[in-house]
Amino acid sequence: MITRMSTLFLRTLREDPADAEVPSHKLLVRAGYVRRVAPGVYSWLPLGLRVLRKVEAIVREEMDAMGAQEIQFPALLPREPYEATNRWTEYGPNLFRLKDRKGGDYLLGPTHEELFALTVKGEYSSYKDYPLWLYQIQNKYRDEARPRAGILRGREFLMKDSYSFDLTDEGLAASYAAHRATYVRIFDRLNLRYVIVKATSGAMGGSASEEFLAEVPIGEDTFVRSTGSDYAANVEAVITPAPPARELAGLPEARAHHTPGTPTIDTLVDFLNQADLGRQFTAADTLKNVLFKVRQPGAAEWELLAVGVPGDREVDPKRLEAALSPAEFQVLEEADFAKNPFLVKGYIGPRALLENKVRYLVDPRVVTGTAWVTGADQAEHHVLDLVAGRDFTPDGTIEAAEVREGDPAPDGTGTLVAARGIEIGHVFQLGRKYSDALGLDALGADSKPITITMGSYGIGVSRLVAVIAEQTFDDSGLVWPRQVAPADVHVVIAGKDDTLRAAGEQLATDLTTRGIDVFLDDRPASPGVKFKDAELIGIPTIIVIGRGLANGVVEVKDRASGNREEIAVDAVVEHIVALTS
RNA sequence: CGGGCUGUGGCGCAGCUUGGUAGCGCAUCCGCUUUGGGAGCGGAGGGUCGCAGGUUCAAAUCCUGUCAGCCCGACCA
Repeated sequence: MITRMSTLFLRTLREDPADAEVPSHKLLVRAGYVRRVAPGVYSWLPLGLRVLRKVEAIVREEMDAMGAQEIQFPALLPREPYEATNRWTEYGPNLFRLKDRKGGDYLLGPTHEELFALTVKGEYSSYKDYPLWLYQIQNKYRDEARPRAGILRGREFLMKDSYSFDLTDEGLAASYAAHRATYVRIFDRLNLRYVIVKATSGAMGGSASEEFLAEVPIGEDTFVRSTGSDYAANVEAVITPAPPARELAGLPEARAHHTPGTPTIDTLVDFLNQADLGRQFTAADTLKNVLFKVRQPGAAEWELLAVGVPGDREVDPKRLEAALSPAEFQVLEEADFAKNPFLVKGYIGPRALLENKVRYLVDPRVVTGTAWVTGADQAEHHVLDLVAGRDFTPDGTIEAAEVREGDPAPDGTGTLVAARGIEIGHVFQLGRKYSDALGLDALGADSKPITITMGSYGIGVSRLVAVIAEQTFDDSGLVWPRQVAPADVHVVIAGKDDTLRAAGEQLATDLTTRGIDVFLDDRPASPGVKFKDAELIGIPTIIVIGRGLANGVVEVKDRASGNREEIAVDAVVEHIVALTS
């Protein structure tokens, strides 16, 4: 097919739009791929739509290849199914809600677990029907508090969501593995740089879950990776390597010290180092005990929880939340301290915690045989050489301390460095949350009902377009990988000469008959304008028909590398066919 | 939800301090020239200056209110 720029619905912009911040947003708008209609809502113009459709096609091919079946639900949904799973309220303000003329409640679907489950329930009732994989590629709606970055985070976006339905946990695990493998194939076909990290389950409920994060500097998720291996994980999922336990024999006795004016770790370390104790201390030698109160879901009462972390680290609220989930937590208020006089603020130690039956969890670095400086449960006093496993035994460990660059990697291969990414896919073992709520079960061979266990798997299709742009653009514009580019080659007629034009038309025709998708710049504009536009638009191969034609050659330029070579006119078609196949 | 910034032709901006005929660049249209890196000259069309109220002889400009957008943070597959 030949796409003529003289008639293409396209207007490129010389300047960046004022409201764009990230590269993909600026370039997709400048190059005429998308236009903003409302905050977080974008139109796809012809060029953008082609890229979107190609990404979509790759996703669809791989989903079909794994044996999933495509269906499509409405985006406009009634309230009832979401009421049954409690998500009408649980989903919160991010749900787009609307009313019909009769006052009936509707919503624009943010995800479709309920509809998939109900539809399967309506059709299937025997164990013989399972397992089953269904998917759709469809617009989703979320009323984001703050849409940003163009199509990277919109309120309307195209998503592939699939769902697996299995009779057994083993079946679910297999479905999950199949989806994960398909996702790897899809993202590899798109040439993306990405990592797979363990994820926390969030609002969806469920257990095993991994996120596919594309590495981009403007990503909104921080993760860590090892300098020595493929290890990568969300900060919430980092497991702290515990040092080996040490022999208790021969360790010095614990001693309480008067440490006036030392309510903080800094003041304590300064004091100790000036106290002539025969050794130097750092914040990492101290054990900081931070108090929280925790409430289990459905419970009315808050319970005290003490978290012990090395004094050089803060408690990371997100890690703590992930570790305690689904329970919720709060930091202790003054009133709580007042109610528990054994908690001496600034000087809390393990002894008082354990004596008063306060649940006490420590950082995994606090292993048997490690000696700590910590609170003596008495104002202005600390204990030195309080040894874990000898002088106190915590109730367990907890992953709550902050993770820092330079920490050893959990797999022992190197140290951790921080990186930023954006979620492009999520695979998720939902379990029976939705099937329980909606009554999705199958009759087993023994005539007893089996509750179906589900998995859900998402890919942000429209987001992928922006992510690919983020990973490939350069100073001149977009640089599409061939498999998603709006065309295979961009033929620039660099001049107004009739012979140039005729040669361009002929070449475009010849390429088309060989199955090459051609973009032909047949506008009467000056060569400079055409070169700039070609680079901005980012089709992977640019053919310039210009002054070389008199010598029987045209220029073939690789958009990504900038390399250009002169090719004889009568050899160009074969050259391009070889390039694109 | 907290903080900051901004609303002026399709896009990017100036003008506002100190009230007095609404301007520039890009884009668009016409004519001529030009054609290997976002061309030149001449001409043209297009804006109730976010909205509402107020002050004033007179408001893009000053005052009050309001709405919207963007950025940072919180939140969020």
